[in-house]
Amino acid sequence: MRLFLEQGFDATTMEQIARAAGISRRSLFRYFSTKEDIVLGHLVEAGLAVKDALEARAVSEPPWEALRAALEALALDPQYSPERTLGIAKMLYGTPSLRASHFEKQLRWQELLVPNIQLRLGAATGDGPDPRAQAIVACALTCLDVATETWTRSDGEGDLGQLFDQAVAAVRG
Amino acid sequence: MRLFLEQGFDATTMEQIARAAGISRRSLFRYFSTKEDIVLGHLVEAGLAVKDALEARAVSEPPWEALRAALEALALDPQYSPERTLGIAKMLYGTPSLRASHFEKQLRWQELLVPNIQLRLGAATGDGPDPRAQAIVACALTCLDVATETWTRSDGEGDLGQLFDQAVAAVRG
DNA sequence: CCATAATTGTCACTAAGTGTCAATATCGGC
DNA sequence: GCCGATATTGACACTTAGTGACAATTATGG
Repeated sequence: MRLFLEQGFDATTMEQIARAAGISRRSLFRYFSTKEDIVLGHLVEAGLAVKDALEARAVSEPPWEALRAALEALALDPQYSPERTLGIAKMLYGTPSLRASHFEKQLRWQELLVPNIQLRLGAATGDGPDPRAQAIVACALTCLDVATETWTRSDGEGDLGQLFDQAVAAVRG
Repeated sequence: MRLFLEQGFDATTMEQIARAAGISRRSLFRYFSTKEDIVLGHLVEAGLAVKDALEARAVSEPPWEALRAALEALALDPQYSPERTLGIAKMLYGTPSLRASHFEKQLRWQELLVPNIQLRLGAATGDGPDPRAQAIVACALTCLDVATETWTRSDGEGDLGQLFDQAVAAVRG
């Protein structure tokens, strides 16, 4: 991550990363199957945290309220300092290949969250996922993405939760 | 496209495509800067059609209604037969790298459509895009994506416009 | 201490994408 | 039709991501 932030994502080679980590290039590829995974790998775990938070909410709670509450789980991950988070976010939104992988991660979050939303809608679980649940989860994550991008563009000004609420209000208002 | 549909996206090399097109590999890269562009390139033009359709609607019309009407512009593009469209869609949703690029295309559509939605919200145009307009456009395109994926998974059964309406209803209901 | 299994490194390879420069085609003026 | 300027194309070499195969090294357990 240090090399990425210093030199940019594309300008940093796997060779350099391997050298900095004191391992061979081949071993690096065993830990991270793609370069994008080095940046985005930890986001899969974050998705699991959101899933757990969502499943901890009462099933009687409406989908949007439950999702809003579950996404708060992201805020209390103190893994990175604010300026580091901002640097990573700027790289993420400024690097096409990373942005694309970021969407892929979003898809995996979607798969994790859809079953629970489906429960809240009282839908039958057979015959593939319910499009309504998919639409709700996908749009909630889209709102989170819009909020995060706005937050990033303004250099970390404002509250992310509030930006998310504004996005949701615009969509559902 | 024929080679992609016959062999799959990843299994088809730029060398093969160049040979089939009767040009050199280097020239192929001049027409399409990435392999994904060969599949998704034409979608940028489709975005322009949606933009034009959106701008043709009265500005007094609410955002969601205008977007719903503008997206109809996609349906009347008779460029591809239904089964060909289905084949392409299946490849798109089944190939990770294509799926990612597809999202990138969605971002470009977003940029095209946001200014008009911003007008409808009566927002000031200065100081970057309005997050509310971004959220609305992004979620509309997300609903279109969910609808398209559902349509693809069911082998082209059902009406895409209807699936879109159902997705929107679930989100805004 | 040794046999076995897991991890790592080395080497070779495919394929995407880029830079350079010469060859070839295209086009406007005469 | 001819010619000089201008795009377009091809050939070649190169970097880098990612993969496969196999040897070397390092735990691990009895």
